[in-house]
Amino acid sequence: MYRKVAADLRQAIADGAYGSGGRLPAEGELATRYGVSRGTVRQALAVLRADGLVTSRRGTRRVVLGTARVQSFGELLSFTRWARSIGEEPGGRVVEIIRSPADEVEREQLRLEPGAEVYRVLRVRTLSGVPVMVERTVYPEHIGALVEALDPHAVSHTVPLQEQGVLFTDAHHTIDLALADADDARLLGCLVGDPLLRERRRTTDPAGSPVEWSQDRYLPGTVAFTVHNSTAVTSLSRRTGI
Amino acid sequence: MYRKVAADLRQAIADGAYGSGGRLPAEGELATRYGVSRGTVRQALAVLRADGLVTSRRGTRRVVLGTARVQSFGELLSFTRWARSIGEEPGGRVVEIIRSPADEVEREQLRLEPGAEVYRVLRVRTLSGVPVMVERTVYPEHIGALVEALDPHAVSHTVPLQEQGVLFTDAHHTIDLALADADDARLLGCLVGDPLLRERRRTTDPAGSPVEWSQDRYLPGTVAFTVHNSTAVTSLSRRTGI
DNA sequence: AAGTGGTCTAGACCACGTG
DNA sequence: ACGTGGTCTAGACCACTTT
Repeated sequence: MYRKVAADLRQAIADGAYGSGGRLPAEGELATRYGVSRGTVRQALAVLRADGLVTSRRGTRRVVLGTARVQSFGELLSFTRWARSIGEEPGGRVVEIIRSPADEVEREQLRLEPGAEVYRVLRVRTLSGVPVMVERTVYPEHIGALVEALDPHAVSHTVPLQEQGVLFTDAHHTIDLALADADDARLLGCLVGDPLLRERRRTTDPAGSPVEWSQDRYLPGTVAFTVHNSTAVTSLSRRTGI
Repeated sequence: MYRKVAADLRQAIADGAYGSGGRLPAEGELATRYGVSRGTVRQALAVLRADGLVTSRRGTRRVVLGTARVQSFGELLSFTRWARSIGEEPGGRVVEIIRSPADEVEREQLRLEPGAEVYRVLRVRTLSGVPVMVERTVYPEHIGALVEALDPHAVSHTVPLQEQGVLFTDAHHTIDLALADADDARLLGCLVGDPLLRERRRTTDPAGSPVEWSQDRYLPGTVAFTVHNSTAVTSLSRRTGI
């Protein structure tokens, strides 16, 4: 129900029904209009708030901030879903898969016992055939085995993994800058030492168990990361270097 | 009340009372324990969820993901508050303030009428005296006038602005990579063309009016940006190019 | 003084995961 | 079958902004 209200309001905002900087109807009025309780309306508005579409402050009606299209969790996580959502044709090729004992960092990130083995996957990702990103993902053994069985030219890995019961629900990202190494340069067609935008990501399942630890390196100009935050919700933070 | 419950749970998690990967008590039990209703407990848990501290899924108890320290909105927005929160000594120096008519991009970002004037502030920021970031901020005329009146060596600009009634409540950030220009190189002590981590930010007040449009360029290795997202909450997104 | 969002309550039913 | 979190309701009081 609240999803329906949220979707409806989102559409109305996108259509400019309230204008940019305009004011939304009061919660009570929306409740009457949609035939739901005020609590449900508030739940819907919380979604829009988190997406940075509206402000909210005691004493005044909510104000429309913009119509920013926000990506779903899946689009953020999966290069494939993201590419399709922006109308690009994604591609991918597995360059290398190695199985070997986890080092200390990997054991900590994937919460593994000493002696545990991991799969390291090196993969190049393309948009319309042009290489834009190099992906280095480390999987725990039981998930890596599933990845190894996939077609090396499979466009998506996350989709078949989800179908096989590997759930991705929470991710923590770190964004900074890295310099291209020999592999990056060869796969992306740049020079060794060229700057790349780096995203490191640790993804967990609903039980809190890590399912992947990945490092993606993008050619400059192909992507930017955007974040919305407010006095109410903050999920981005700035950290001292690594 | 829900803030108190959230703070208490956050502390308990930080103390390892439930362990990493451990399970939280049921909502009903927490409600009884704190003498509040279940709704209030859920509000507290929503805060922890948004901070990436716990998962939540129908059918099972919440699971502890980690003890990640999340920054407040103020710390994210303000270099000064951020630096202090990590035990560094922030500094800053205004290099240049120019008042002139807004160009098209600035008019759009700050939602100004044609012919409106803006203040452009170029400022270098330091940690323990070492330059780490160059900040280029554009203010609408009425706010820029306040900034111009500040001490050029003032450590913080946001604090005095807040005290003068300029409220920062929502911010939209874009993170990518930029190459150092002559100003950057001179102020940061790097070479022209060296890669820098760039954050562009548009901040608005509770009424939705833009109060600043800023571009910050960090020396690599001094900062990284981190984000948490989940199937429930997404505020980060990936965009193409500029 | 009136209107608005922020918070809290007490209760209900449901969808889902686990035993 | 049971316990859990997800959703919804109806009502209440308060803090804040605007008129």
